[in-house]
Amino acid sequence: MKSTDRMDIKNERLKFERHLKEKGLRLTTGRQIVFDEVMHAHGHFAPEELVKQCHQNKRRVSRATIYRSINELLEAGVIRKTAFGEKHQHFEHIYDEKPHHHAKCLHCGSYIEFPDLGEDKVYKPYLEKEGFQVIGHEMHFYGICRKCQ
Amino acid sequence: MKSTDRMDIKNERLKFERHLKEKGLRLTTGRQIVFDEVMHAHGHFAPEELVKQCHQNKRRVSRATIYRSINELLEAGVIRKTAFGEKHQHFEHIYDEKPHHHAKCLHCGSYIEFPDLGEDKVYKPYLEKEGFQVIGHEMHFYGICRKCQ
DNA sequence: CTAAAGATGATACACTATCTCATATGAAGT
DNA sequence: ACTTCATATGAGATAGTGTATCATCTTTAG
Ligand SMILES: [Zn+2]
Ligand SMILES: [Zn+2]
Ligand SMILES: [Zn+2]
Ligand SMILES: [Zn+2]
Repeated sequence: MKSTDRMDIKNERLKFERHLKEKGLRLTTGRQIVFDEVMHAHGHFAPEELVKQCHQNKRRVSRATIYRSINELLEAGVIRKTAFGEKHQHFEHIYDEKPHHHAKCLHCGSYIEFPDLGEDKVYKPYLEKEGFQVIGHEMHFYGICRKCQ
Repeated sequence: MKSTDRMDIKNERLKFERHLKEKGLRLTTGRQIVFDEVMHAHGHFAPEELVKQCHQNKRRVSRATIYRSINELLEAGVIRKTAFGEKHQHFEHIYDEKPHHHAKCLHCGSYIEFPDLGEDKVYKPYLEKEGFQVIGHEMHFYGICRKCQ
């Protein structure tokens, strides 16, 4: 882990604490565990994957708390939700990520990421003319990955 | 309904029949009902909505058959799946639609559609350089709609 | 120390989608 | 028309994800 990562995580932690304070919530052991496990998740994760990860790492925290904390992290802007067209939600932490999108292999289910090239610039004026106030966007490509050709 | 719509639907029907034939499946009453209801669904629909719609219209077809037929329609290219970041799947028929994307209001949950401006042209070369063969893409904006401002 | 607010975990619940399997249906051959 | 057999269907079971409930525990404030 690079030292910049440690700084980034610290920064995310502050964001989380600020959010909790604003809502009058406490930074409890359970929430710390979830924060920690989320920060160390590799790439995207589904809530149930995080439940397993916590269990494997012998972190004593319940499923309910994990789900609840994930939602707090989302509200705090520490993670973001990504819709992959599947039946469950996906999240990823934001701290060491550049704005990017995802391309999914329809064969093996893997993802590759690629940078955001700012296409929202083109669409924003159109949507705003329609009276729609844009907060964000995501783009999903799908196809066949290199390995599966 | 415009006459062009009728032609479009007929065309979709042929596509469906061709697909079934290729898979050695029959165009049964159940599949006809689902095809029909899907064609007359207004905009996007979730499978469970279609189940309700069929029930309201007194079409005697089971939930299982509806789900199964939806998947056949998907494979036949008559409908497409769209991930709206929700917990269930969404579909929409293709026949009278121009390529478009969706913007979701985070407040009331409604959608507006807007035309595809061809941003995939910019991304395809990048992804193909990575060895990823692009089949398609979708883009989701989210924000606040005119009514909810 | 006490009271109030908040947090947790176990469990129940709701919902979506799929699977199973017994029965029904349709196409083809005799 | 009768038989055969692959396919289709419906009812209900099952699996998976996420939320709601509520009794119990913990923290904070006074
Ligand atoms: Zn692949
Ligand atoms: Zn990503
Ligand atoms: Zn709205
Ligand atoms: Zn649409």
